[in-house]
Amino acid sequence: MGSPCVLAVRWRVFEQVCEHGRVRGEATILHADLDSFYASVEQRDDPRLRGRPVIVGAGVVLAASYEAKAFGVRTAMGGRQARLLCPHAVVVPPRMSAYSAASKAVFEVFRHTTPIVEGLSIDEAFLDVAGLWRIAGPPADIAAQLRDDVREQVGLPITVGVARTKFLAKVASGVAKPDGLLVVPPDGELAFLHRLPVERLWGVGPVTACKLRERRITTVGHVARLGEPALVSMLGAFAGRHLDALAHNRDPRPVQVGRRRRSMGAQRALGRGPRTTEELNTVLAGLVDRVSRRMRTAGRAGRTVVLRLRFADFSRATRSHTLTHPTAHTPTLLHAARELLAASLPMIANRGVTLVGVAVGNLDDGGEQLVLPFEAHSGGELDAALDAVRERFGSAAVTRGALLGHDEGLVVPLLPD
DNA sequence: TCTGGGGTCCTAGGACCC
DNA sequence: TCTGGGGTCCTAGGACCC
Repeated sequence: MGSPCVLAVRWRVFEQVCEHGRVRGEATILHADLDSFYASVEQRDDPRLRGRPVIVGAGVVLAASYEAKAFGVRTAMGGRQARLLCPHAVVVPPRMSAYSAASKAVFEVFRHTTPIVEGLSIDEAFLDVAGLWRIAGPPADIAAQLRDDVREQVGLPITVGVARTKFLAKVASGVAKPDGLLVVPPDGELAFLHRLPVERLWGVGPVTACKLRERRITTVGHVARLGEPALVSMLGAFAGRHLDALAHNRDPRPVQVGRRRRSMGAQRALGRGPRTTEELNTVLAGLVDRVSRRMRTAGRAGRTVVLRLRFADFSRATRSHTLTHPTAHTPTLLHAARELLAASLPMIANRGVTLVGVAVGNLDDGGEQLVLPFEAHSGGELDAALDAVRERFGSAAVTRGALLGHDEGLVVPLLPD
């Protein structure tokens, strides 16, 4: 272990070497993506499932093994259709805690490979290995080693794409799936990219793909030849410029360490049939409880409460309210959510609510907090405790309104002034 | 074949302030 | 009395991703 000072200097050098790698324009960004993640974990943990089509999730397909995908089963597909396509598939219920643990183990391997890791979701991440050439060899070797390490240490197959930009690395891993490795050399970028279908472009979903295909634009090469002005007039300023840049592999975004979540939410599908206001309020309470617990566990507090509704015709509505102070206090959040629901009742009438969701956004940046290990049972006790905190920490911002509920007591945000 | 649960980012209008 | 441009924040909706 070195002193913080020595570590800081090492970090500076590391960053400079990374910068050097980028300046030379080499393919040094890895996109690592676990294959059919949930299904692979199930096959790892139950040998009887190996080599067989596996579907995780009964109502809707959360993940399908490649054996199941061969029959046309796809993520987010209805369970009934999936079983029609692949009657002999093994359907297992999701085990979220097992996936979460597997994800943690894989990210450990990532961070052992390079300190510059940007997680995208539970099963994929970008890694920047520009600074590792002298220690670990060329990026292609590092990527191959990473795949071996994940296979040996966690027991899961993973695909890695390597390129000069984040976007292209992600495209490469998508093309290399499953259980593959693909390096796109800088001088082969456009040849590789331009023959791919437009759907491969990041940000092109069903709506945009439809708009493009209507105009006979089916490949990335077509998009590149179209030019920015035409794309902008077709798709709007941002989307048009975005697509034009990606089609030419212009993507300057660096791999970012330590990105924080900006919102947390929970939702529940209700199925069909009428729901009384009372039932909706009960569901709401469960959702707020879940979200606020997760927020407290993560040490986060938020200001904007969002109520999400979905109706029988699949249309959606959101209503939001922004509080004056960030909080993770269940009753405070629930009160706001209930008010939003009450205000939405006229809109809901006769539309058949099929989903209720709650999200808390505007999450604070995790400013300094103090957890008081006690619970005040009366307003007087609370005020006495606050006085003690003000005296000790001299924080004028400590008010009753700024308090956050916490399982172990009260959280006092120590805001500057 | 009627579609889960968790997120991100962009747009656009209106309020409000300087 | 009438007027501008710029900036931030809030709200609602939409597209997209895994």
